[in-house]
Amino acid sequence: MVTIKDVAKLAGVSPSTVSRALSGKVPVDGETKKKVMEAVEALNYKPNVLAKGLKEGRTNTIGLVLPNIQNPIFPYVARGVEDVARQNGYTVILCNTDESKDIELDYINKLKNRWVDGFIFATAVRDATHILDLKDEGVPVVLLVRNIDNKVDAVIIDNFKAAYEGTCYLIELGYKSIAFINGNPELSLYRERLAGYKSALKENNIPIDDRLIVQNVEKMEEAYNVTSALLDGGIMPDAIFAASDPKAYGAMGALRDKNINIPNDIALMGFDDLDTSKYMNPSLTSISQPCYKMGTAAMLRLIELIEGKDVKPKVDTFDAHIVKRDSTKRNE
Amino acid sequence: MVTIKDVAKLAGVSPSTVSRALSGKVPVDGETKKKVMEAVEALNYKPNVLAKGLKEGRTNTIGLVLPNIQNPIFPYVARGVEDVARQNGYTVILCNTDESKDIELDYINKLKNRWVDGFIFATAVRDATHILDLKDEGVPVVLLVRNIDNKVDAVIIDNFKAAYEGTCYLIELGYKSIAFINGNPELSLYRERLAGYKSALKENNIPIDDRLIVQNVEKMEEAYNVTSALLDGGIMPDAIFAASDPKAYGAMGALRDKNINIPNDIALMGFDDLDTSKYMNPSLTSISQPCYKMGTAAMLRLIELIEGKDVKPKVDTFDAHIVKRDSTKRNE
DNA sequence: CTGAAAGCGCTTACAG
DNA sequence: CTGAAAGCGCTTACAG
Repeated sequence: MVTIKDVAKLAGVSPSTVSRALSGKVPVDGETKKKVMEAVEALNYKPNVLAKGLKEGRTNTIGLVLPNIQNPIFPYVARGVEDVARQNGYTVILCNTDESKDIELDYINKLKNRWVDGFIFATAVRDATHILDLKDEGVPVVLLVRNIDNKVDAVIIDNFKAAYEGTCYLIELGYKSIAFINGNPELSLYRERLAGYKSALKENNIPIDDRLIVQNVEKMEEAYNVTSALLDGGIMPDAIFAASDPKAYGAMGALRDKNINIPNDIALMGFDDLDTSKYMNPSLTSISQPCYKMGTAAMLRLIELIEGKDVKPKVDTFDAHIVKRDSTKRNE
Repeated sequence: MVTIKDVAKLAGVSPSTVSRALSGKVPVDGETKKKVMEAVEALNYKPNVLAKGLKEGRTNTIGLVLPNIQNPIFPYVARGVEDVARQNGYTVILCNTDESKDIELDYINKLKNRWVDGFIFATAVRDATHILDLKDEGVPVVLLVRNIDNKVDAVIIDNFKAAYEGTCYLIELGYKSIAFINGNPELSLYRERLAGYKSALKENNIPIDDRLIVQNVEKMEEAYNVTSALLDGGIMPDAIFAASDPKAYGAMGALRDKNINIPNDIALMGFDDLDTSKYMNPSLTSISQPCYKMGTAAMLRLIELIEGKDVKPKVDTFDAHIVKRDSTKRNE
């Protein structure tokens, strides 16, 4: 491997000078700089990032901790993070934790020591003391998609508002018996979506029927099963609001297999607006969450924190909006 | 930050001994070891990975280079890679390149120098000299999903065979005019799928109609558009074989909007068997590719290469199989 | 503007 | 089995 010493020798200067010429942080004679650059070019010298990191105490690397990249919103989030990272000379370490605090702690312990300049967490569950501890130790941390409280920087949407507006939209269309298929209530985002749904019903004087609310549904298959079970139990809502698009897809499958027409028999609305939703049959009404954008915002914020700018925590709330499609269309 | 010196001081031994006690590679007195471990515990010491890496010339980190994590097969691939990586003490750097050779080279240059012990590439296009060069320099490299030739280790499926069998299945069902929506022919996997399709037609004495073959379709929206255009052009196949599930989804949208019934008017088959395909309306017949499994295999192989075991290149070919669903069902 | 020296935190031959 | 020393490849005060 070619080192700074090799460059120095070829350029006829000291390693210190090579380092300075390359960093640009310190004045170097024009002629000297030129010789150095030529030597760098000739030898195809790339500085050893480990040595640099060891000396400087930073690595230009961040840890992106998320539950599971297979959950379809996370690729978008991850891509946003990575694009901004790359543009700013950062590198991203991908950490899937399956919501396991142990795996999360493993990663934190592994990456904390000089490995990583900061963390983005999209994993915050209720018991997030380890994340708060990390922040207290002075490690730059940004939360993404999932919030804890307002003591840590976060990039999120207003889940309450989005679900509230979604529910109001269904009510405006004339749907009155609206089922709600929710995710894990340990996650504040799902608690908030449920609260938004309930609030919209209340405001429109529609009684809340607990039999219409199913919690803790994560995978498509579970959504398929709970939807089937709901209908088998003799409960026939006129609309279903699924708290994520994959849950809506599962519900769609169940309705398909029971020959229940969407939207004529039961309308369906999702949450996420995944790419596929537009091409479903019927096309799925959903609430669009700017995942990619949020990923970029989180990374930009993390860079600010790493650079010590504006360290007072702030929560950046993005807008979600309803994308109206055929799965909620009212027959005229 | 607590260093090996702090531990040494507390345990009353030299840093060398702490290092030895921790590595386990060298005999250390039982009593001494115990003292060291207690000090490590008490101080919550974690070795600095940069210093270790600088000294040892390895980092237990690998680069996973893929076109775009938003392409739905890659989250599964990435998860497979990461799971095996974590189980073996490795860490994964995520690199999205959008098929750009420049970005790929950027990443290679950045990660090559001591940063990373090896690479997994799922990006190989025709002009992959930079990957071959990397391998020639002695850097451990495994190709995933996309192959170049047999000079580099690879984990793939037999795309020719899979597409051949898929096409035969459609022919057996009685479909005779089968359109083929293909991806970028720069990628060998798409060339092979097309060849498999053609070969099946030939063997069954069905003439190849170039008007039924659309190349270079990547996104769902493009698939939607080319399918619409095909039908608008007055061409009415009785089946469509899409070379990936997202392309099938786009086609499904187009058929939906033209009120063409699947499978009665036109049957549809995809390739990938994404989670969502089962829940489409109608459920989508597809060819299942074991993406997660392939990711794990690639990482296991890369670890072998890093450890210098069995360095003779080998190509590991996984089985793909048809998942039969309603989108190709023949009316009885 | 430039060089020699120290040091980042480890590991590992070298002695003993 | 254990310690002192050297060195991995950089950067940056310290002198000049």
